[in-house]
Formats: sequence, structure tokens, C-alpha cells
Amino acid sequence: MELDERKMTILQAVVRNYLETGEPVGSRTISKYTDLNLSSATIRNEMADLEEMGYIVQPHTSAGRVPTDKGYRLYVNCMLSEKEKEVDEIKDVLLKKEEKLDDLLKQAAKVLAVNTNYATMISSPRYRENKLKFIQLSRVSDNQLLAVIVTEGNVIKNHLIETEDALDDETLLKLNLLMNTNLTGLSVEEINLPMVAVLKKQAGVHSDIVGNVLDAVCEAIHSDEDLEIYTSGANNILKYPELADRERAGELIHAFEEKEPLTELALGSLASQSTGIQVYIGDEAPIESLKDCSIVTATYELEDGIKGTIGIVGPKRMDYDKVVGTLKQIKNQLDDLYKKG
Amino acid sequence: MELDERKMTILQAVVRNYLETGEPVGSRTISKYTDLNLSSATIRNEMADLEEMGYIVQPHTSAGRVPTDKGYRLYVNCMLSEKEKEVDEIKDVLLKKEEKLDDLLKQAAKVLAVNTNYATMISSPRYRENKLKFIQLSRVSDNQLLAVIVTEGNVIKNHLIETEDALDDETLLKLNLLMNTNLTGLSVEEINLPMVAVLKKQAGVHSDIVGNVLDAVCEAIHSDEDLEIYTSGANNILKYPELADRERAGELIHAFEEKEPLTELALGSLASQSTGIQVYIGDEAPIESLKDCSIVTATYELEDGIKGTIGIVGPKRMDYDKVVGTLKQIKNQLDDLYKKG
DNA sequence: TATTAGCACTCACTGATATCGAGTGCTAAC
DNA sequence: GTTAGCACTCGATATCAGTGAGTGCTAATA
Repeated sequence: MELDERKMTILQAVVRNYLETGEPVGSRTISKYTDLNLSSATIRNEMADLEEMGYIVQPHTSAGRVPTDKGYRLYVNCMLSEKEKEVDEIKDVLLKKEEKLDDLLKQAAKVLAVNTNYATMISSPRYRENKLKFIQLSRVSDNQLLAVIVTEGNVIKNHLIETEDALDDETLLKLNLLMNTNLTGLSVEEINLPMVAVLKKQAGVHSDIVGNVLDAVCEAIHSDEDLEIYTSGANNILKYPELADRERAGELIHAFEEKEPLTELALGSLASQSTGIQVYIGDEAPIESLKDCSIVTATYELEDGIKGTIGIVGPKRMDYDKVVGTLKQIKNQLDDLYKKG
Repeated sequence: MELDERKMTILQAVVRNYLETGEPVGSRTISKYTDLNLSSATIRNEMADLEEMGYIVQPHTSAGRVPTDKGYRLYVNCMLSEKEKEVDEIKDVLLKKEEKLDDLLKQAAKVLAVNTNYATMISSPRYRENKLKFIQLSRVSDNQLLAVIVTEGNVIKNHLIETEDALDDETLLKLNLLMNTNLTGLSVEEINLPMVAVLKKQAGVHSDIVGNVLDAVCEAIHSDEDLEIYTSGANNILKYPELADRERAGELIHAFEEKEPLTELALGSLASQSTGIQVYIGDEAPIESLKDCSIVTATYELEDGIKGTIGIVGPKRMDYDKVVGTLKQIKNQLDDLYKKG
């Protein structure tokens, strides 16, 4: 059987209607809803076909139709390709400038949640291929050294090192010079074993300190695992009956609280390379516990290569149009605000 | 009317039974449950008295009794004063040692949540009366300075400062010396305006940098507002029908996600000076959105004056005995682990 | 005088039954 | 190919009687 234009129109009408009402939609509704000027009987026949093709189902005999994942997918694909062309009209979703990046991100998540009524998440940007910019070793007290490590993206890491006995100023200066001259501008991959050996040798009795600092450097740059995730509006989950039963809601809330699953999602979305919008419907979701939901993610990019993920989790009958629009807008704003700031 | 010992026994039995079952408890149940050897009729008379005194209520005529907030309060007071004496038996709630303090805290929240099946929170410790230990100003790039501020409790703060033009090494050294000699060992309260004026004067053209650093110092030490809150098991809320309706659960989940309300709670608990256990029942809660819950908090103390709050939020019919016991245990462990580490 | 047995009464809860109506598929007419 | 008409399905809602756990009150009892 073929999916002609009329069937497509009817499918779209079914999906739209279902998104609005959340109730199975019947033939009579569609007959009035569309401008096809067809009787409900005709629509019924078409709907029977659409069901056979797997785009819609009846929850039970004598009920209207509900889109399947496949139906949503088709709808979303069409919608997205239309959105491509269309210029995004300006909506009033606005971010204020914030001092700190993480405050800005928190705010973005919140604004998105309030505007869409879904649960939202945003990951801190991930600095790929990051290079060392600056190392500073200072004596904090007689037996404590502080290593401050700054990387290209201005990510700052602190690391306290316990020492046996106090180092004098001269030694400290020497160590600082040694490390900065040898390591600045390098990424972790470029710091290899021979280099480490040379450094340690030059450090003499203080080779353990160098080792310690290098470990901290490694951790600071290779910060895949400490991708920060900020969430907002997890309670919105409870607004959608199809997600609000104890079992499901519990899992979702848990995922939003623990954040590990969301980290996966963020990393996955980043890995996919696409800068655009990604939509996961039901089973397509990369996270087991979100498989009854739809997820829409976007990748924002603060500067070249400094990317993060922003996403929305909601019921499958999500207002995709609105979500995609709002997401794009926030994404653009994030970009702009940072460049200006 | 007087609350004699028998009434007290009956009240306790009612509360215990209700905690277990969550169902209104009737006179016959109590008659069997206690070893008072009284008929249900006698119990009924006593229960009528207890109701008149405001310790229990009937949800409706022809139902058993349920404790009121006042009833819970009496029960908890008795329980706590008994717990005082009793030596805590060793349970197997164990924390593993962690590298970083925040990992340890996260773990504590999680363990507590898993063990009790309630929602839990823990605040990072708050360093009161904190003194400055060390300031380091370094040049990161031509127009960026990095101020690293270390306080007595080894809390490290970083602050990036943009500069018009590059400072040479000598000036930098001078500024560092200036600030360290003048400020080390002082608390924010001790850094007054005349002192700031003198510093700025000595800094000459770089007075703006000094001002900038001082702001950062102030923020670093006076870190009331950035008390970190870690939560776990917020989804446990959904396990208790009396909290699981959309309205209430939404509010609770929201509180646990936004964390601001919990910060209030933590600060309040710290302010109360008590090192022991605090129990808030229903309306007693300092947070509006938690007024249908009970909250049990404890103050942990890593070192002298370095205190944080750990707390549990659950339904009013909470297993207070177990919660208090577990909380005490975790509290002790937190203390020990840190001292050893 | 305190306790208890007995009894009438209350009321949430359960399950059976009836009714309603939105929606379907099919057939026959247009 | 489209549509009107009709019988049929089945979830949702309302009604109602029956059940049982629980109460308060009264009168008998130790």
C-alpha cells in the first residue's frame, strides 16, 4: 500500500490532534479538523489503511486512533524538514546574562523547563583536545602545596599536595619554571613517558611532586567524566498521566537526580557530530529508563569545538514544533551571550 | 484531663501500629497489640480521651484512629529521650572512603536513601569564621590574571581577572607580597575600609586589581550562599501514597531539584546550634513545601566549627526509630572517615 | 468505681448491574 | 470513489446492595 498525500494529511491531523488533547482521535474529528472535505466514513477507510501500515493504532476496539512510534517518527521528520526552510520567528524566550557560566546554564535549563513544561537538562561544555595553558605550584602551608592548573578553555583545577617537609622558595620557583616551560601548550596525548621521565629526573628529590602534579593535569584535561549536568522541571514529568504512574515516574525522577544516564545522553548527542536537533522517540532513546518518553536534544557551541548538550524529556505526545523552536532559540542565545560576554 | 501512663502506652501503640500499616488503627487491634490486657471497650474509652486531648483523630466516623502532629510529636520526644540513654547498636550501614569530600557526601546521601527508603539531602560543610590562608595572583595570559584564594579550611577559590595590559613579573610579585603580608590570617570581618584604602594606595595604578581580588576574597570566605546540597532518593517520595498525589509530589520533587529550600533547611539546622538530632513534624517544618512531611536532620562536624547538615524527608508516618539510628551512624562515620583521611 | 459485654449505628469499600456514548466496520446506495 | 446508515463494541460512569471494621453508648459485672 502506498502512503499518498491524502493519507499523509490525515496522519498529520491525527498526530496534531492527539498532541493537543491526549485522547484517541476519531474519524469524525478528523473529518471536521482537516479541510479535505471528506466524510467520516471515508476518513475511517483511510485510517484503517494507516493502521495496517503501522502508523496508528487503536488502544481498543471502538476507540479512536493513537499514533505509534513509527507515526510520530514520520510526523517529526516532516516537521523538521519544514523547519529547516522556515525562518524561526522570534519568540520571547530570553536569557539574562550571568557572571558565571554555570549560572547561565542553570538558567537556560530553567527557562526551557518553564517555557515548555517538560523536564530539561543541560550539560556543561566539553573541552575537547584541550591544551595546558598554565601551571602554578604554591606553598600554602609548611606541608601543603597547591597546584593550580589552567587549560585553554579557562577551566581551572586545584589540587592539594601533601609534602613531607617545606620546600623553599627557590625550589618552588625552579619547579614552576620546569613544568611551565616543558608542558605549556601541550595536550595530554602529547605528554608521553620519556617526557615525564626527563621532568622527574630534573626535579631530582622532588620527582614525586612532579608526578602528583602530572596526575592532576591529566585529570583536569581529560575531564570527560565530570561533565556537569544541570536539570530543571523534573516535576513536570508528573503532569503527564502516561508517565506519572509510580513505576515510570520514579525511574524518570531517579534518572534526573542521579544524572549519570543524562551524562550518557549528553555524550551520545555530542558524539553524533550533528550540530542540529536530534529527536529520539520512545525506544530510540539511548537510555533504558527513558524509553517511554521522547527526547529532543540540541548541541550548543560556545566557541570552536567547545560544545555542550541541551535537551528536553517529555511524553511521546510532545509539542515537537514548539520544543524544537524553543530549543533552537535558547541554543542561539547561549552562543551569542557567551561571545559577547 | 491527665495523660497517665496507660494513655501513654496506648498512644504509643497507636503510633507504632500506624507507622507499620499506614491504616487507621482500631481499638481491637490495640487491645491485642499491647500487653495491658484490656478489652477493646476500655481501649475505646481511653482512645476517646486521647482524641479529646488532641493526640489522635478519626479520619471519619466508624474508622480507627490516626495520630495527629501533636501525637507524633509526643511519640518522637519520648523516643528521642530513650535513645539518648541507649547505646547505639552497630548496624551495617557503611561508608567507603572517598578521595574527594563531595564524593563522600554524595555517597552518604545515597547510602542513607537506600537504607531508609526516604528522600535524603546533605549539605557541604560550612566554614564559619573562616580566615584567609593564602592568596596567589598569577598571569595566565597577556590580559588575564588568576587569583587563587585558599582559606583556613582548605577551601580553594579561583577567580579570573581581565586586565588592560600585561603585568610584568616584578609587579606581580609585589602585589602578591603586598596582599599576603597584609591579609593572611584575617577573616572578612577584620578586613575593614581603612585597610582596603591603604592596600589600594600601595598598589598604585593596580588598585583596581586589588579591589577585584578583595571582592573575590569576600565571596570565597563568606560562602553562605554557595552551600552545596547533594540529594538522593527523591523518587522515594512516590512510594508513600499520602505524598504521591500530583500536587504534593510535584512540589517535593521541585524542592529537591531546585535545592534552594533545602539550603534554607540546612542553614536553619546549623543555626540552631544543637549538634544532635532535630525532628520537624508537619507544620513544624521550616519549609512551606515540606509541610506535609516529617524531616529529621543531624549536624555533622568534621573539625571544630566545620559543620554541615544531613537530613531525611519522608511522610509523617516515618520510621523515626530507624531513621534516627541510621542518621546518627552516618553522622559518626562521616566524622571518623574524615579525621582518619 | 473501673471494666467489660453487648448492641445499634456509621460509613468506606467492593462488586454487580445498567446505561451512555464515542467510535468502529461493513453494506448498500449515490 | 464517496457517503449515509446501521449494528456492534467496549470503556467510562453511575447506581445500589452487601460487607465488615470500627465506633459510642448502656447496662451488667467484678
